[in-house]
This record gives sequence, C-alpha cells and structure tokens, in this order.
Amino acid sequence: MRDPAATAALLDWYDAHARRMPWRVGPDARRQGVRPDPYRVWLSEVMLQQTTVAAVTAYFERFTALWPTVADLAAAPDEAVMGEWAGLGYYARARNLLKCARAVVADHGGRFPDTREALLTLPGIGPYTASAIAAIAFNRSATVVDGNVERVMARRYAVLTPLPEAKPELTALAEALTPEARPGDYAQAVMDLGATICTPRSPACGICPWQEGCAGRLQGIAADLPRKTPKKAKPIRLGTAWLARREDGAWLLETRPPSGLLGGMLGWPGTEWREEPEAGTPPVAADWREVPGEVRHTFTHFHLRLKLYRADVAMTAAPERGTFLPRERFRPSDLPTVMRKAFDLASDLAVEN
DNA sequence: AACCCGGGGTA
DNA sequence: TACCCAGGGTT
Repeated sequence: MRDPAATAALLDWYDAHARRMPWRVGPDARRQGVRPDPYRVWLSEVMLQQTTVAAVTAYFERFTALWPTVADLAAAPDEAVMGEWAGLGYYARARNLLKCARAVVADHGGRFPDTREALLTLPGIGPYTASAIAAIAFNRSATVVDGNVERVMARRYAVLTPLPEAKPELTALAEALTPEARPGDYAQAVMDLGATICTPRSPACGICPWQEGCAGRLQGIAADLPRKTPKKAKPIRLGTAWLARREDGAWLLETRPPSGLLGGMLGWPGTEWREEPEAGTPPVAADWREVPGEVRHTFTHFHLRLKLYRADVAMTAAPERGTFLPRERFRPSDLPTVMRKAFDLASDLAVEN
C-alpha cells in the first residue's frame, strides 16, 4: 500500500543524511539533472553483493581508475580483472562481470540496457541488481529488495514468518510501498535506512523517519525481526599446500578450475580440502620442509585448516603440477585471501633460512 | 527448492 | 563465536 507521507518523510531524511559514496551523484548535481553513470552504478552494485560499503570502496576506485568505461573493462585480460578482484570474495562475480561487460559491448553497442527486464538477461545481474540499476541509473520505478529492505519491511509490518520463507511476502510488501517518484533515491533511502538506523541489532527507532508507521516498534518486537530459521554449523576441513620457490625467485602456482570454490583464481598446488585428512603428493620433487603452524580460514560453508610445506628448487625443476610465475609477474595481492595467508606464513619461514 | 560461493566488520 | 552484509548461478 503506497504511503505518500511515509515516502516524503523518508526522502526528506535521505536528502539530509544520504551517505557519500564514490558511485553516488551528490544532491547538488542531482538537482541539476545529473544522472549517475550506468557503468559505475552497475560496477558498484555487483561489488556490493554480499559485501559491505567499506570493503568495496577501495576496489571501486581502483577498477574505475584502471577501466573508466565498460568498453575498457571488456577489453581487459581475464587475469588482470581476477587479480584486481582478489580479496573481495565471491569470485563468480568477477567472472560474470567480464562476461557482462563483453555482452554490453557486443550486443548493446557499449551501452547498458535501460529496463529491468533487459538488464536481467545479462550475466551476474539478478533481480536485485536489475532493479537497482533500472531505478538508480535510469530513473525507472523498480522495487529493490536486499537484506536491508527485507529487514525494514519485516519490522514495519511486523512479519513473523522466518527467512528465507518470508522472502516472497517481504518482496510483495516492498513492491506495494514503492512510489512512482524519485525511484532511485527512494531505493537508496530504504537501504540507507536499513544500514544506519534499522540495523540488525539495536535499531535506532527513536530517530527513524518511519517510527510512526512501524508495527514492529509499536509491538516492541522490532529488534527481534526478521526471524530466521537456524543455520547449519560449519564443518572443519583439512588440507595441505606446497609452496615452491625457484632459484630465480619464481613461485610455483596454479590457476584454479574456472568454476567452483575460488574458481579462476591463482592458488598454491595442494590437496583437496576434506573433513578427513588426505595424504597427497607434492607438485615437484624437492627437499620439502614443514612450515610451523597452519593457515586458518573460514569460507561460506566450512572452516579450513591448511598445513603448509615449503621448498627451494633448482632452475631445472620440472613440476608435475602448476607453473612457475616469474617474480616480476607475481603480486601477492592477486591471490585470494586464503592463498595470501599461506604465502605470508611460508614467507616468515623463508626469512629464518 | 536447495545448494554453492569469500571475506571482513561487529557485538 | 556467531551474525551480518546493496545476491546470483547452478542443478
């Protein structure tokens, strides 16, 4: 049900308190009719999938400096993009980012389509991102539903159904409430509200522009919403990795398979990661030394404990797995975090030798 | 519909 | 520790 008074209160609050972000157009420019660049909106929204604003900002600045337009990104080598994405997580996003940029250039003349429906056909653009780009970049009245919006709706309407079962209900409530005017600002306003006032714990209901219409607050249950079905405990998986350095300083690395965990990223040769330990074979014959300690890292659905071995090998070494990456082409920042942790731990050992 | 997929900040 | 996050793809 539309609520013009609530919409006005929210937009007033947004105009006064909108968070500054590199991909946003400031209020002054917006009043002069400046629209955000669809490329920058798209890039920021993909980076923001399951990732916080604080984590995204530096990556966004780096990407737009390296590749100012979608055509620049489409022309970039895969390894360059995967390397720049390293550390941000959910690496399927980076693969789909490139696919999408190349599709925009090849199929849409280098311009993003301006409807939610057309945006939905592009790789890596789902219901949330399609609505966000349509509303923010193209001023279309699309309903944006992310974790913030789900929480705000669950509280505003005191929805007791637990997530994820409640998703359709919360989406319908958000759609019914979406106004026709200023769709992009409205979408970002609800999300800002969820991020800064209607927070998961200890919501600041006393300063909320929607406090009067909020059933959750009236019933005193806002902080307990949305309800969630319990999650499964994460199992512990074990693995071994081998870090070999050649005499010329090159490191033995692999490009991981294009799909699955850390797909398409650089990594150290090693065993599979399983709950039961696995012996495994080193990738090259050498005098392997055990690295004291272990790497601990938590993924979406398991905890990993990684045992490391390190060796210095001759120029004549012939590895059965992996490729020696020359020192000048190896940047530790190109590694996903678990692999960078392994490098850091093994490097400490090298100093002692 | 269920499952897979990172990483960091926060309480 | 557990939870949270401007979700999407695959099967």
